Amino acid sequence: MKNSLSDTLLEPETWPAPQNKRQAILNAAADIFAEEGFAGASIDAIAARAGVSRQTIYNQLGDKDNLFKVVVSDITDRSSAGFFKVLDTFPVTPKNLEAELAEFSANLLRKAICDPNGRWLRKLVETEGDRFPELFETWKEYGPGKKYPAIAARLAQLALGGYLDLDDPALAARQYMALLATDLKINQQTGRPMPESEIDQMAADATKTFIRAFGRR
Amino acid sequence: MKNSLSDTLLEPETWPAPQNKRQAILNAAADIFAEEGFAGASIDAIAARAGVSRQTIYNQLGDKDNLFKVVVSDITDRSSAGFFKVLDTFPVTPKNLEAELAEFSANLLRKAICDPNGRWLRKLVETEGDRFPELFETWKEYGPGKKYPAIAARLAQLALGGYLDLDDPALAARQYMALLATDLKINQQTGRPMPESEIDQMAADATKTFIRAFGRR
DNA sequence: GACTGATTGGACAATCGTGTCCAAAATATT
DNA sequence: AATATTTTGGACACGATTGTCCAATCAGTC
Repeated sequence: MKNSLSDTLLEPETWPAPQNKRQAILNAAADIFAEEGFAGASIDAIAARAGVSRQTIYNQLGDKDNLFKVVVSDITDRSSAGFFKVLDTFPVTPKNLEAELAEFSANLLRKAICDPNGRWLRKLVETEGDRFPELFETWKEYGPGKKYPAIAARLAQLALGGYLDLDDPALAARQYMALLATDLKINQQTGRPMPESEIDQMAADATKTFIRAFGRR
Repeated sequence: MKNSLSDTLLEPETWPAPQNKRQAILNAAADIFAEEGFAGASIDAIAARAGVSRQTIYNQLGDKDNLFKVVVSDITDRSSAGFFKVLDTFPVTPKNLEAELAEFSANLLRKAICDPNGRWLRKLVETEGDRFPELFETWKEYGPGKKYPAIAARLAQLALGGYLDLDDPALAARQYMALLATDLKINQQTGRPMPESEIDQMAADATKTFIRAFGRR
């Protein structure tokens, strides 16, 4: 059963949810789609993991294409919300820039990049990008389209505050995210979760290099 | 038909190859597997694109699992060879560090990262990593396992030569590659090729930041 | 307790994919 | 030219999957 989306998607609310079978389906579908790809994911497998009759899926969500679209849009929302929640903790007027930026980075990694939502979403988009072009566009709009500018704005604030020395905040934002993800792709291509200590290490390494490059001298 | 692996895999040798039908099959299979994933790729589609009878595939390469394994190992070899060929041009004693490193970076991007081989390979490994664990291991061994140390060694040489100021060459190598790939994931998730000018720009941006962080002051 | 709506499980046709078999055709070898 | 080898295309059995239909069951509501 490995690590499943359901673990993190389901708040400890009412469970098994009375009318929330729909959500259970979406969670299960996200798992299976991410593991097997669109073609490889069978409705039966999804139904089984959701603990639901196959017919219920067709009742609530229509055919496979539609199910997939709803799943992606569902996760997109969640993932976006998580990102901006963490973003609120960005250290705009830090006492200790490197330490506070590293802690923020670790949170960002934990809650918005490493977390199953974001991971599955990226994988799905990458895998099925050309099967559902509109979906790909939507994702780009809500993913890179909103997240990078938001990070860039925070970095620009730091530059204005005299903490950083930036020519191009937008580029710096992209490079900052790239540095954060340095060891992500390699280590965690598969679905395994990452140990906390490694996440902290990654955040520290990325932050150190970023500040070496862009810190006020 | 978009951009296909076959475009770059086929040397302008003898074509249509007399006995090299095997290679045509591998090329076509790489395309289809990358586009559709393992489950979604049908032998018929591969046969059609290769311009070959389905039976011939079974004759030469056995069943679907084996075909997939051979394809990945084939591309792994090619991609690895390309990488090390470019690596030979690494500027170990540069007159102008930033300029020469940027040019090397652009070549690396062009010939070993953006190129269809490397791209499809990464996508396949990412998508089907847990379906073929042994393959995943092989890839890790020949991919990150050999490439990062090789880069790290070159960077360490630059440090010894007084060009750079490095604590941890291995980490620097990973971060250097991450910076290089900054705009890659976003822009080029789908199979589209990248314009030359953008590649140069990416290489220049990455190199500039890398040297800001690790250049001798 | 009776009613309404969702859920279930099973059966179903239709489609598609795999992997095999084989005889005819094309290709290479001698 | 004769022979050996590969390729072809079509047919086939088998299993898996999709999407639909429906009667029986269940869960809440009045």
